[in-house]
Amino acid sequence: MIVNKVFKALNDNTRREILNLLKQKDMTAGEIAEAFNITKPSISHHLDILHQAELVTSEKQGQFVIYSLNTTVLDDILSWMITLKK
Amino acid sequence: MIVNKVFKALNDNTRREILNLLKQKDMTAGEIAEAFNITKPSISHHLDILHQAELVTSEKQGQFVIYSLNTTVLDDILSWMITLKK
DNA sequence: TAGGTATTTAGACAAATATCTAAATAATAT
DNA sequence: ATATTATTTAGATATTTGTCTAAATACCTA
Repeated sequence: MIVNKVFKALNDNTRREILNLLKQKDMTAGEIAEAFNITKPSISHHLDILHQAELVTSEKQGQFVIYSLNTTVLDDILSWMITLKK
Repeated sequence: MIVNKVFKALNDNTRREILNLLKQKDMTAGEIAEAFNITKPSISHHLDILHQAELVTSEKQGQFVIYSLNTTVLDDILSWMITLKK
């Protein structure tokens, strides 16, 4: 169930901030890591969880991996919430 | 930060199901517990987390505690997501 | 007041999570 | 080829989380 993975992915401030960063522009894993006071392996792990939830996509370009925001999956959460509201 | 607590509260299937139950009608803690294959103390704990996130309100009526759904706080999550989308 | 019902609190425990360091993999450049 | 850079994987550890049982609290009724 993707809703499960999305809620899990969103339940962490660092991951939510990563999404906010990617809103501005696509970034490499290294660039993302530099924005936080956390080691690269930890950021890599966060990116993996975001990827599993399909909140980001990734593309390898040479030695870099470029991450992009994918908000389409948020629609599932949105409709889940709207259903609850009405 | 309430957004934090809301995301935390929503990151559990049992708690999301509790909210869906309360969508139909207000319920006592006992009634909610009966709907799950989980002990009453565990449900009580879930209700506490939902309450901290202000996703439910509670009112004591005699020996019963009646829980109600409160979706207003979902607006914060909604606008957080909409900001991310645009 | 005593006994019963509804709910929460306390304390324990296993599983999940966020983080780290060290090592592995992959691509580039000299 | 070798060294350098970018990223991920592996393994360890402390913290958080979901669950349980047992006990405490609160209310009701006879």
